[in-house]
Amino acid sequence: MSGSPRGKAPQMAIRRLSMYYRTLAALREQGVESVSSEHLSALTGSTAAQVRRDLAYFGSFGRRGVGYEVHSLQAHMQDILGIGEGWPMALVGVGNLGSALLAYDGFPRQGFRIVEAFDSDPRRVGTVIRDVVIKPMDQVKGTIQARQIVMALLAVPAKAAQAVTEQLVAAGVRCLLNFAPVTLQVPSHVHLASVDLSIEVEYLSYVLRESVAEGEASTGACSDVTTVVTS
Amino acid sequence: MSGSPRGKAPQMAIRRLSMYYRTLAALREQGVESVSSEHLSALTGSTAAQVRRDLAYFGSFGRRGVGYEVHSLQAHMQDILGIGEGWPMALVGVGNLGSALLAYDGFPRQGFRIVEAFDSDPRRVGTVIRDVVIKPMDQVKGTIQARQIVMALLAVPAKAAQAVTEQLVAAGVRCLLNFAPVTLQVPSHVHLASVDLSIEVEYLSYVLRESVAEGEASTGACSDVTTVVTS
DNA sequence: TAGAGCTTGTGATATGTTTCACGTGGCAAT
DNA sequence: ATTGCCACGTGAAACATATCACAAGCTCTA
Repeated sequence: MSGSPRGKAPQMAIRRLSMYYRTLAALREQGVESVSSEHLSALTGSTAAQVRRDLAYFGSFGRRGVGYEVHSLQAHMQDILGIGEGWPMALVGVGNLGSALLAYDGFPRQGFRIVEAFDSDPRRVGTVIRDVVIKPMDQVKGTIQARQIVMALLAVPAKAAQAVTEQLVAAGVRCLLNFAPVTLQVPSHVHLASVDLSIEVEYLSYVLRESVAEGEASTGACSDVTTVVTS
Repeated sequence: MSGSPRGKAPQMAIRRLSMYYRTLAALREQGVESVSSEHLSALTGSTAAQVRRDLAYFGSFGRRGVGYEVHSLQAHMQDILGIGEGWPMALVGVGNLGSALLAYDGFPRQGFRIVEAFDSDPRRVGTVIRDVVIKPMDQVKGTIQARQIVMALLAVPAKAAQAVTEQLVAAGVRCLLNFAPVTLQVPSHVHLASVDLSIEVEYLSYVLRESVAEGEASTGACSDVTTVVTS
């Protein structure tokens, strides 16, 4: 359905596609019908050449001399990223962070929905948040298999993360977004992405210290973002 | 104080240092006194050569034929990353996510503490979470300047993010960890890192779809990392 | 139809990062 | 001492990614 992956796209390119997608959605709301790579790059903090190259990994969606049609490009991004498949997700760990994830409206807006939640704390089991009933851990496998869930969010304490991961993998989960500050071991057919707050803060701490140390009035070099994963 | 940055370290290397740091802390708790690059790489999902190279950007901390002394290496990582400076942080936006951040015990454990919190909702102003009193937005500038806060966490809705960013920058903040799904514009002397849940989930959605499409029983290829940037 | 002006898509190039492979220094045992 | 083994530190090679620069294609105007 999508374009022809001339080469394989760099991991980073994929993430930029997400940004393009979101930006296109915003442009559409504003009634903008056409964008150039120049324009899109300005809105996403990239460069025009980078935008064109990123898109070129998947096909050619623009018209020379004209630019890109916002609606159609957005549709292509959606198709490439697999948004709209409406992947149902499971959440494990409904503490402070887990609750925030349940309430996060960015997921449903992008077509992802947390449809099951699990927690080991008996006091939380049975409560309902955003129409989701929190189930006990012993129902993880049965529920995930029954509903054919393949994506899961892991918001449990670091100590429990590896064990829960194994439960999820055994239940058939193929993608895992981990929020615990640990390095998880997963079989090679399982995809893992991690959001690690400590790493982000420590990174900022590093660049701060560096910029304070070298040249008080530092000139250029700044800004970044990140995420790490494993195999 | 630290070693001699032979070259400048890749952004990703810095993040791996955070992982090494955390892993070393765990090893120390277990009473382990010495590690090899091989061992450390296994624990962090890296490679031995990568570990050695990452460390080499900052100095030489091991002994040939022996390995690294856990305690001393951890101390060096702490020094390099600037942990222990005890940077006080400000939080803006105390909704679901903001509350979770306030309660997140990974920060204090790594020497970072949220000492001020702000919200625009009058119903939240004045309430106390984890010993932090939530203040109204009009006190952002005064408080941050008075306490000389240079790091801030941004957990406000996407629509408000850019405006709040400008307030924070005007107040003297030098580092910003953004959780809103938008591309922020910041002056070049301000460092920016972003945690973007949509991007992570969409990335997983992409690799999932890709692995399902091509070769049902995919062989290798998994795992990744990421980073985005702005100017 | 021809020409000017714009923006894409893409070879070629430059830059950056990871991996390899080995010299160096260090420990232990004979 | 000398030998054998080990693991670090690092130049050089391989690989990956980003940038440059321009030909190709589109639109509009005369």
